[in-house]
Amino acid sequence: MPEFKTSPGTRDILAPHSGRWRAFQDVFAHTVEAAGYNFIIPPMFEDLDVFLRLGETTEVVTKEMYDFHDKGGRHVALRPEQTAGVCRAYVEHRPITPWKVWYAGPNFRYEKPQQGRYRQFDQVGVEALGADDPLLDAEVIALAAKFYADLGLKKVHLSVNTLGDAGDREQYSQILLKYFSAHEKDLTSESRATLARNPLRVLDSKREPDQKVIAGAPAIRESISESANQHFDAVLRALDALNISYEINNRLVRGLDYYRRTTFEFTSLALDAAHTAIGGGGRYDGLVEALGGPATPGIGFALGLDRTLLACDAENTFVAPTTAVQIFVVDTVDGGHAHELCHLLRQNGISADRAYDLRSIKAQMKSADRSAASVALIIGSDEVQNSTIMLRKMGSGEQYSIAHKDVIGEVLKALNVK
RNA sequence: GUGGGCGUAGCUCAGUUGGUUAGAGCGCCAGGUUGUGGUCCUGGAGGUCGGGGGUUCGAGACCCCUCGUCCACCCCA
Repeated sequence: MPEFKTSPGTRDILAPHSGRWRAFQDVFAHTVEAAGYNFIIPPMFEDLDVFLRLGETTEVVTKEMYDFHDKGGRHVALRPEQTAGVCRAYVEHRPITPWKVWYAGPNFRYEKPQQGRYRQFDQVGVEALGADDPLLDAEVIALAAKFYADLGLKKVHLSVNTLGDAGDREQYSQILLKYFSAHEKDLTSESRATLARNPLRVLDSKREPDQKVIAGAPAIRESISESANQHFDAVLRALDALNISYEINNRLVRGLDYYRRTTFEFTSLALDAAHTAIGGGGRYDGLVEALGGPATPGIGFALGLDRTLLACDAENTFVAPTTAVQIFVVDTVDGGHAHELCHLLRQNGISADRAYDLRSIKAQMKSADRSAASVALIIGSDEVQNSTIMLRKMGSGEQYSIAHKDVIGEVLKALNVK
């Protein structure tokens, strides 16, 4: 056993999986940049207070924060998600609106790890600030849906709901408190504890005994403002116009306190464990204000890399890209010829790799095979003497001698034929 | 954070009621083939059996603790 291992909930992403991650982010960048979103790289840690604005009953903040005091005595925290940092950046820089950005990178939450749940986990996402338009809500949702489709995913389920305006949310919370309190004896003890903290979240319980009580709970749409209802209806119509299928789930609450009005969540029907939630988001009108900025509406989503890739595995799509160099150079003389030839090839835009430590030709050929190069260039004593190179096509095994000075042209010719 | 399953070579796993020097397949290295990979054959390297303590003449197997991982709850991506 090695003396050191990765810390719990963290891991090394090695090839070929690492290539898949990069491809994932490339596809995402392509999808959202085609819709006018610009790349933003917020810092990985911020003042703790920035994240506290996510809400005092948000467990991500109250229980799972990686916070510490730095050498200057500042109380900082690793970001548990990126929306707060983006909103802080908005307040700090005051870009013109609508401000549409996308991000990709790791977040940190101190949780007990499981498959699809890590302490350092990657998300990609977008945020759009400064527009109240319900068509923007629909655009954001449509972008996420398109991205899943771009990955080749088919079994993705979209749930949407509205939480009403800030006041509505509080009012509904009181209604739920009254309802659940009346049925307290039928709730699990866990739900009773949740009820005391945040009545909305009782709706999220997956425990069987709670389901009957939850099913009878009053729906939020009955207690939200007329304008919030109109906004939601407009979002739904806009989704219909794009032929995006969804389910209205009036139990969908989501754990981050800042959500207002539109909320949505994507789950994979191909996954069956606890990690079926592969993405989600919503409006957070009020968050910018909480961070000291002017009243500014905002909406966005975040998608989990790991879970989405698990869904890809389950649906057998978006496989890891294979990487291969074009040329593998075998040198049985002294290694110096391979050294210089690789350099020359690379300078001419041809990818090339080689073996080291002057191993046997058999071993070097084996490396050539593993490299997946389509052409091997072999240099032995005969070649050095005659200023030639043996060019071998790895697929067919066909090989022939070329003049050393013609190597670039011959290699290009061989690669084109392939 | 609560409860449960599982930790044996790089990987996937065997390992009989505790009993000599802990095995296999794949992978890796070398040789067969002193100029040729993908097939085949032969050989080799690689393990303080997650870690610590205990029971025993004897522990990979049993007990306790601990760490890690997986599952459920919780939470969420």
